[in-house]
Amino acid sequence: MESLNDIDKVKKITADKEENFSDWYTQVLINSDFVDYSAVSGMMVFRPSSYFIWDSIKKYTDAFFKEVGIEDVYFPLFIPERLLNKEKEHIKGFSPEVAWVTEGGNTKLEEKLAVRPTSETIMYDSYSKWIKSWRDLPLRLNQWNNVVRWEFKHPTPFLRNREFLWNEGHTAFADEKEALNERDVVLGIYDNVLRNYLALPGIRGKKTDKEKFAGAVASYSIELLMPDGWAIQGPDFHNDGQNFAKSFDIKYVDKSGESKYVYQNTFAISSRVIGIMIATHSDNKGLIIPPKLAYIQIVIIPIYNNSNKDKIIDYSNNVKDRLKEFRVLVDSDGSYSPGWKFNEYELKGIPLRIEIGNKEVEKNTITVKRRDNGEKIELEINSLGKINSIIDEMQVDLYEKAKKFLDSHVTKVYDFDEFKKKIQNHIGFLQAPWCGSMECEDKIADETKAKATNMPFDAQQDLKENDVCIYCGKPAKHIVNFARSY
RNA sequence: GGGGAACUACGCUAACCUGGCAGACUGCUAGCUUUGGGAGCUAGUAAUAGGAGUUCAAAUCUCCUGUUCCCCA
Repeated sequence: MESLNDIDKVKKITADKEENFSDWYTQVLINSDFVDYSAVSGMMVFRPSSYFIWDSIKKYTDAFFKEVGIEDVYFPLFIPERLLNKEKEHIKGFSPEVAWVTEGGNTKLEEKLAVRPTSETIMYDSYSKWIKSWRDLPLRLNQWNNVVRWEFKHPTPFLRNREFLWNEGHTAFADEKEALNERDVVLGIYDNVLRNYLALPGIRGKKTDKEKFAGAVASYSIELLMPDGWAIQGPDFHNDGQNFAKSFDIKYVDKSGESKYVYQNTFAISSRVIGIMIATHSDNKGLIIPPKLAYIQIVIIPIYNNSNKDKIIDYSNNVKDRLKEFRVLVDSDGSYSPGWKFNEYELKGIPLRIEIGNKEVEKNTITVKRRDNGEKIELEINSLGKINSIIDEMQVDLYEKAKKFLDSHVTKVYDFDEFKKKIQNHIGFLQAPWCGSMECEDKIADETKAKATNMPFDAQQDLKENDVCIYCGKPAKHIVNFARSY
């Protein structure tokens, strides 16, 4: 057993993921050099290994956007107060957390400027100038940027930050149906990125009116599950109808010469998903990063002494040269022991470790160790191609494991007492029939602290004719997922 | 909005009650010896959140400011 002194000596994770999730989460992010706190409270630093992941998410998502015809633009960081105030619901939703610029140099500004909490208002001011005719539609624009929302609750890296990175897609259509069709396309793109790159399963569905975006007609989301059993909202899609079009006067003349308002959507995926990914996959030894998103995918650790040093390092470099398609690091630094390196790279979440010592050189092999399950695999030097399938398997295994966890934490409940009991233990998603009234939703939240996360698309077919609302007993209209929520 | 606690080197911490040389561990730099699961020795480096007061003397006592955390609404 290690003594307390040993713990102090080395950078490692001392909190247990199961017992003390929030301490564990912070330790795992900071000690692995993944992110750091900054001089500004509630705003963190993305270090190379975490920024690489954001950059990748951006790259893959953006490629899908381009494929379906969404173009990138960039709008200003500041929004004049009068624009932000134009849509009533919107300003009501955001005003408590807007950061304001009131001075330029030593001069007080005539009109204060909001640091964008989201860009609808400044973008739609331009849209109203750009959209004149049916020929200008659809207009499908997106920007990758940062936004500031001045949260007052305890900030948590990625999950609750005063500044975060995201995409904001803002599209305008002539036809309502055409606008609605975009929903499944965009949610499909987000789902693909979450599933195939971050190895995260989610639940797609419609938000309740209470939880929908400020200014939207309807909101949709992919809800994810944290390891502590709390739900967290992932990427979302909002159907804005003509709300913003009317406030910002975005009109076009159709083929018959009639002037009409456009139909709009907005959608986003944010850097929050990185936090969910880390929390989901990582363990008490440190980070576990899905191989496709790892900054360094493979670390080679030569194990040598004075007599065989050159031979083993040459062999290691040779292996690296043969693994050109991967991001590989050879750590031949002589001042740290192999054991130290093993622990260090496990903490940093490098997906595969290759050990090369006398044994391997003599037999013309390498020893591969998987970060996620600790499996050791001996490979002939001439069959390095198998690394490909090991990496692919690890990527899939991480998803499957997370999917199993999610599936085992969705419980159908038809009785409110049972509901209350289950939510006490942070059981995950409780799926229940609901009458559709905000009153019941409020009362459920008051009594259990569980929010309606969304109404899963694929659960609606389970609604039976005689199902009744879990709270009031009136006929049920939807199946809703309730959960304690971040 | 109300109440409470804390702040010493990158980090973790000692000395604080009872005022008197700021001491470890980790890190970092250099050298030598090591290297199959967090190596050892030697030398070096770096700190009392900011300001004011009391005092011969303040990390220590008092006040102000700042920051962080916790609890309640």
